[in-house]
Amino acid sequence: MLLTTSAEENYLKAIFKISEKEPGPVLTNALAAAMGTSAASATDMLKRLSDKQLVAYEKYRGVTLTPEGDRLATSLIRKHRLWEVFLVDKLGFAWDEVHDFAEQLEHVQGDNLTDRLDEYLNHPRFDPHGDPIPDAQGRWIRRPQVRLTTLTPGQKGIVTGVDDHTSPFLQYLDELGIALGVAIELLDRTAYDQSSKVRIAGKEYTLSEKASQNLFLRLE
Amino acid sequence: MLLTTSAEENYLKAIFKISEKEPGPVLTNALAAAMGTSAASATDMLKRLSDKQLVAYEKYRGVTLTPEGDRLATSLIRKHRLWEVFLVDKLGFAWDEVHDFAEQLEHVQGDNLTDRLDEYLNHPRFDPHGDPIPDAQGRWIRRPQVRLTTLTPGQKGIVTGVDDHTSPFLQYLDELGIALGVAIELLDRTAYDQSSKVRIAGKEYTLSEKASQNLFLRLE
DNA sequence: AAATATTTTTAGACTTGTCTAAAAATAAAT
DNA sequence: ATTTATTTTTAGACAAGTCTAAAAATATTT
Ligand SMILES: [Mn+2]
Ligand SMILES: [Mn+2]
Ligand SMILES: [Mn+2]
Ligand SMILES: [Mn+2]
Repeated sequence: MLLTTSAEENYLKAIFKISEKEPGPVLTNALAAAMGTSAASATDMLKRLSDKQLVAYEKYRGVTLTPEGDRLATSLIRKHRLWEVFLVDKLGFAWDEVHDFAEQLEHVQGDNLTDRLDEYLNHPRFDPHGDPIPDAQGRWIRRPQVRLTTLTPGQKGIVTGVDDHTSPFLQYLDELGIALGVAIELLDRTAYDQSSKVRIAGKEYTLSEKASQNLFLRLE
Repeated sequence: MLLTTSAEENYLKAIFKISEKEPGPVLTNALAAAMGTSAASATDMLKRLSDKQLVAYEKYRGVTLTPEGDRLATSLIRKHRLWEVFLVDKLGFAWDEVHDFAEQLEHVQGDNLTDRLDEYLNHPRFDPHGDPIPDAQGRWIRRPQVRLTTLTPGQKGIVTGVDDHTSPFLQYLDELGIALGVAIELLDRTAYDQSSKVRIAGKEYTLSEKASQNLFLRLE
């Protein structure tokens, strides 16, 4: 059992998340951008993570997670999302308030804490933003979901997640009455700016292309 | 609102706890011993804390908390003990398992987390070890309690706390059926080694002076 | 293929928090 | 009042994690 610092863990998570979106090795600049650090700092950290066998790193060629690095990153995401469920379901925080707490709580170390928390929360399978929570063995649930921008007028869907987790977007959704599980019907797409005319609970709204892009739906 | 590192917070807590036991300024060596660091490291940290106005530090003369330092230390103890209640009451950990988790959780920063946790736990006034939890305004509850070593044969008391929070002691108490709220009667004190003959739930046991010293009781 | 642009790494520096060893200040003992 | 012992501080070093600026490697254009 090797021990990792919070900084190392955050880099591992970032590598995992970039790998999810784009295939192939993660490049130094992409990692630095995701971490909000300089490319030089990312290079330093990649050497450290490579020494610890958590990543396979080749100079100038990018980095991938080793099985152990993947396991650790998955565990961090599990912890992050379980704590978010706790903060929303038990402490009554709104879905836009919990991310910064979870960023800290995911680094709490010690035997059994995660599994006890999971048990206490009744093994939730999705977090407050609709993201899947890997189980104790690191297994993921993948749901078929599409962006609102891919619907054709007349199609309906149920909100299953968001791609933008920032407060301004989540609060904007709150104002529109959009939450996980809410039904949305695409009425029309404006040719000029690709904005979406939608019906939510009987009322009509217009969502920008940017907002539509960040909404995931399960088709009805 | 100044921001503090975990290391700074741990030193503040240590200064607070030493001040509780012994009056007057806290000396460098005592602080270093409590923190498990060298005296040189303690001196370095005292300079940092002094720069941040969290302590009043005079070279060679020792250190005391400023009002702001006292407020911060109290808040840390509040957070530590509330998390311990959560871990025992909600997650089902034993009282000897929660300290290391709480040492990490007490450093989680952010608005309202502590008060929401306090609310969720129904404003507990004591932690799983019988220690008082300061309220949101930093007010303490002080209970009259005495060590088992101060009782005279024939006296009875209810266990209200422990002075040793380590696993070996707490697990030893578990084996004897000693927990918070349990009634203990002192039957006799052995002159030779000051051990205590006691009755707990009808059964008789012998407790060493060391163990007796670490048990707090409210007299019946 | 050579020149140019981009990406990545290296070099050197800074902060936090720690250490050991030596120096200085204070306290205790003769 | 000196000497001796103890406590505390300073000096110098190190690791983690960050930065900026310069050098090197790779990719793209011409
Ligand atoms: Mn989050
Ligand atoms: Mn989330
Ligand atoms: Mn504790
Ligand atoms: Mn406690």
